[in-house]
Amino acid sequence: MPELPEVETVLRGLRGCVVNCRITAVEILHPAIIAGPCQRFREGIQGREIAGLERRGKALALRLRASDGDEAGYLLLRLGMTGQVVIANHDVALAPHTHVRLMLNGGPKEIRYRDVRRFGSLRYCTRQEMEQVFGALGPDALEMTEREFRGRLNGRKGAIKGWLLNQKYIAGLGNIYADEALFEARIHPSTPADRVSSAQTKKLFEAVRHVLQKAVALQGTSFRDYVDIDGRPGNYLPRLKAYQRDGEPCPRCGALIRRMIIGGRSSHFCPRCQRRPTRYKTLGGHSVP
DNA sequence: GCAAGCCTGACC
DNA sequence: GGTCAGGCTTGC
Repeated sequence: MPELPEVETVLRGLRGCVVNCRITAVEILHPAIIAGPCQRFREGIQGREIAGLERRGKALALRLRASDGDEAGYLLLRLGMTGQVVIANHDVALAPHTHVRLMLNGGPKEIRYRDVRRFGSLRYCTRQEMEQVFGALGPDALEMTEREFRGRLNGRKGAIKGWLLNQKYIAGLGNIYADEALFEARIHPSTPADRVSSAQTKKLFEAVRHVLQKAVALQGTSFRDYVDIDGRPGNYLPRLKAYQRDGEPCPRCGALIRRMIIGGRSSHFCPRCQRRPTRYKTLGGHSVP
């Protein structure tokens, strides 16, 4: 599942091989993957050069430039659940579920977008539209300060797990790294956000950074589908301590990792290391010890 | 039937 | 405004 570390790995791969390339042909094999009219997409990106790459959370944007050097909007990529961006030679057979091909500099090199589940999308955006999309997201999880983290957590009543997954508060975490960060910080995923103590908040902030930085260094986690632009899987999978390890012993204390649905998402945690706070049940709005 | 990210809409 | 449920998709 592409979360921040996987998207960052894709960005770094693209930065090394598509910057200053011109998109000379656009082939859309599955129009439903394009957000908005296909014609606008085509006209927006065809003939443009890729001037640079930007990322906020899981959103990836290719900055475009016209032949005269003027800015020419963005190609916005969201990988959804199973989206893959790979560099391939034009004559190499298409992998199944390849939806878009962008030929570079007349070929043979091209960017291919593949997506089995088709939860992802490609979109042409003006700079204003792109800023709107990025602006709707919270700060990038690796850019945000502890002060911002605390400020955005403050007063939230829902489960901390749901808060971590909500991209408008903090951008970049998905189910894998949310569970891993909560495990590292020893916080039960169903703890109401406003019951996370100040000390725990600090631990959680540091755990989010630590887990994401480590995962970026290892080129992400390949649970099912994720691969980088050269088709290689990430190396973080063996480092997962809680995600999808229900029934296995906790690497810290040996208790069996449990799985439960919280906020509609499966959550994996150690019932011994990650205790629920005992005093948050409310009756008639009053705290009951 | 389940998993995921993200969008929409219902509800208070 | 927040919070939650539903729907999209398809290989396992």
